[in-house]
Amino acid sequence: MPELPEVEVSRQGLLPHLSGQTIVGTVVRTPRLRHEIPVGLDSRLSGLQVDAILRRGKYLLLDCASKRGGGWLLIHLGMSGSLRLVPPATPAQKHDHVDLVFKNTVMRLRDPRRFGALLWHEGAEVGAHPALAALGIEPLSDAFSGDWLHAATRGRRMPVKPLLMDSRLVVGIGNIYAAESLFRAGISPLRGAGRISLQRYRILTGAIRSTLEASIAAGGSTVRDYVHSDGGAGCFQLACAVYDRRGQPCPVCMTPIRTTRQAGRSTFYCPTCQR
DNA sequence: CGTTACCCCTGGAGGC
DNA sequence: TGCCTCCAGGGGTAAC
Repeated sequence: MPELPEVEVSRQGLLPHLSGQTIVGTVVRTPRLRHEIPVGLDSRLSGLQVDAILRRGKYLLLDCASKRGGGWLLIHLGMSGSLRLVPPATPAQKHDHVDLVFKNTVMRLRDPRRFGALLWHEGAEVGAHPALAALGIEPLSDAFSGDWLHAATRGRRMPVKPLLMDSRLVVGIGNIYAAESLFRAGISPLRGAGRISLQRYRILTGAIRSTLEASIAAGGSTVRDYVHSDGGAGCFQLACAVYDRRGQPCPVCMTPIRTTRQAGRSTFYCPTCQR
């Protein structure tokens, strides 16, 4: 999936095509995603206009709230989801589960593993939706600083890497960007989060920000099946220093990249550069 | 409370 | 070629 940069790139790709457009229909071929898509979604959405597209963590938020009976469409891409814009009446392929139909284009959700979600929130207050209510800080916001993260991790014994991936603390950082950011900051993923200094957290938050921003600027990484919202492959793959590079030389010191498992996820790091 | 384990699902890679 | 096992960018819930 789609970590934060891929979702943000999808948002930026969709926005100019969908902003101000009216939904003329919805096709649900597979209602059983992570959450069952409710029957009757089509009649609820038809006639509504997409006024804006926002992002909160890894959720895309389509603002369709301006008319009576309106609300917000929340889309999560899970591990394997992608959105693309296709011409009307384009035949659906395998795993194309949902279409949002507009006059001149169709927004198509494809998700082989079906860990993604499409949720509807009636009314204007999208922040009240249960999926969003408990989410943590945005890593690209001004408030996300070394001082903030240092304070938020006092007393936490959990290793820093799985804690960075906890969306209740900070959103959008998945397995790849956690690994790459910790490498750039020279911090071991195994280190207890409560035992990292303020100085090092300042470096880490800067590394997270620059890694995410570089990936967004480059159009999102394309590690496996990420597809741009216009249907083309992402134009740039973030050159990973450690992720998925087990046994290969660290780009800085040539030490073989080591791998382990944390909280059920693969972790990659340089045992020399990261302490 | 904090933390880990498991599960949801399909497909690709690699071993035999 | 086929069959098997393992692994994958997320996240929610149950259990320790």
